[in-house]
Amino acid sequence: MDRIEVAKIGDGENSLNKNERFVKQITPKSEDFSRWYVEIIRKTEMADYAPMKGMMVIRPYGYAIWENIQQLMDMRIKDAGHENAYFPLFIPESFLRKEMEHLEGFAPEVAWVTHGGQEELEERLAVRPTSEAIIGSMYAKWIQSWRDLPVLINQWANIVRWEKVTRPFLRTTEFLWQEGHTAHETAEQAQEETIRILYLYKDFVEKELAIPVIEGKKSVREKFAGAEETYAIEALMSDGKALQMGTSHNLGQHFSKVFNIRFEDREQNLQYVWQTSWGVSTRLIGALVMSHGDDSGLRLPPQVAPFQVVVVPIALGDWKKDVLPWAEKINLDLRQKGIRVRLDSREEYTPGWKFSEWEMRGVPLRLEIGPRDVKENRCVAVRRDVQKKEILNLDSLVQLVPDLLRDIQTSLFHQALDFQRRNTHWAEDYEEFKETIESKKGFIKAWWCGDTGCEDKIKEETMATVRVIPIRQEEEEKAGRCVYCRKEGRELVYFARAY
RNA sequence: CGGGGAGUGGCGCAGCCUGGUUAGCGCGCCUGCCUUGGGAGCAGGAGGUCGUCGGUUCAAAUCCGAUCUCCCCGACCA
Repeated sequence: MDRIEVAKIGDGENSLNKNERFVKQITPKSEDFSRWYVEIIRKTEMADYAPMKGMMVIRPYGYAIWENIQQLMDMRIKDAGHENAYFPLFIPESFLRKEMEHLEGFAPEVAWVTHGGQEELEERLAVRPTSEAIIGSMYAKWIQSWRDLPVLINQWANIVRWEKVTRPFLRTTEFLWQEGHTAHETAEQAQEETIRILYLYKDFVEKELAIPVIEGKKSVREKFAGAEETYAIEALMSDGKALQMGTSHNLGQHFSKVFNIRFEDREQNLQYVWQTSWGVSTRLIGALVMSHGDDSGLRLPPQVAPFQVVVVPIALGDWKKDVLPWAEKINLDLRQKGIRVRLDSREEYTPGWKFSEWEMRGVPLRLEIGPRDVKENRCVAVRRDVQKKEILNLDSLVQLVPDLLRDIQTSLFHQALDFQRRNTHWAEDYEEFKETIESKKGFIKAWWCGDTGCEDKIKEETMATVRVIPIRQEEEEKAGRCVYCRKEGRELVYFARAY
């Protein structure tokens, strides 16, 4: 027998400790969601507040998650044909001014550099709130011919936006992200790229972060300043609010016209390039917390967890001789298999303490090994996603663990998907809409005439906004009437209150 | 940026209203012993100019003013 399920922790007949919460230092989610969120971030040592308003320090445990996200995302971006580069942090004010909608969109949140040393600058420099302008100015130099296209460049960088209200990872004054900037020969190619990246993001977030998303177009109100069209992926957090997880913009020729990015096409006509830009940020880490976390803390998807497995030797009797070597062997064997594993043989903490600590930190799988296990050539495995204990045979451990990790990854996704489905509601009319947003929260699918006036009214009265207009409209549903004004509904959209 | 709440050893808090011994408590931390299968026990110990700046007073954690930061609820945003 390779695997035997022995008990589910926390409830049921076989429960080791009925109804007991092992991690007791976190405010329950149901009691105060914001507090729960911040406590998890601080107590797991993902991040800490810096002494300046709205800024945080990403600590090693949080940064390790970001590095995993980066690595997996970078691979996908490169596989899709892009290259990495790096552009300056400072952008001359005149560059931002070239695209007025862009400037106006970002003006309230730009940090300005006015002095170099003691001297006042001739022209203020913006600390990049995004890099379309500086990159556009360079593309103008680099692109002359259709043979230079497409240009497919990505940059990993920090961004500064002087936000008024901040929250760790979700919205901080400075944050880390990836921004892709591409230039194409035709409008069609730019649109294709926009959509390709949208689905790249969707696939990444669903497969690696185990968070289901709805993909679609943004309304005019929610569109990126300076874009022709903005597309986004939106996920539902476990408090019923939506979070934008990534955006992909079709910039059309807005920036190429102001930065004069021209090329001679195949018919020898001088043309402006068609551009896109797209990004995901450290906000994804906040989404991990809010999607998967529970009252015991984090539950990290194995794909991005700093440690996928933690091995806890049980120190009984002459454990350094009888137990530790086995724990070390498990550690090594798993490591050789490419699994991120942490052996916790610290003597100053009891096993119970370690169990709680690693649960709070969201390690997907814990392996416990004590003298009794060694005698029977086995260990105890505890899954973080379902809090179930199983007994695993040591000989087959190295084969079993990757399977277990895969199970945990998909189980987290399905739990989140199930939550999303249970919290997506239809609203036929505005009364139902208001009732649902108050009592049930979550996504509300409803018909919308496409008019910004209706969108504004709904937002004003319910705090809900158009999150996305799904790309694939559900054909079987023939057009209904706008949930607000009752005019012919053009589009079926997802509304929600959002972060 | 509006409305509300809060800053006291690393963390969570009490003390403040009604100014006055050496500023307490729980957790954590250090040392030792003993322990370790779900956050052990005992003994000893370290650590605080009470967010910051200024004012009132013989005397300020406590009263007054300013300022910074955090949290919650709204308007703006990845």
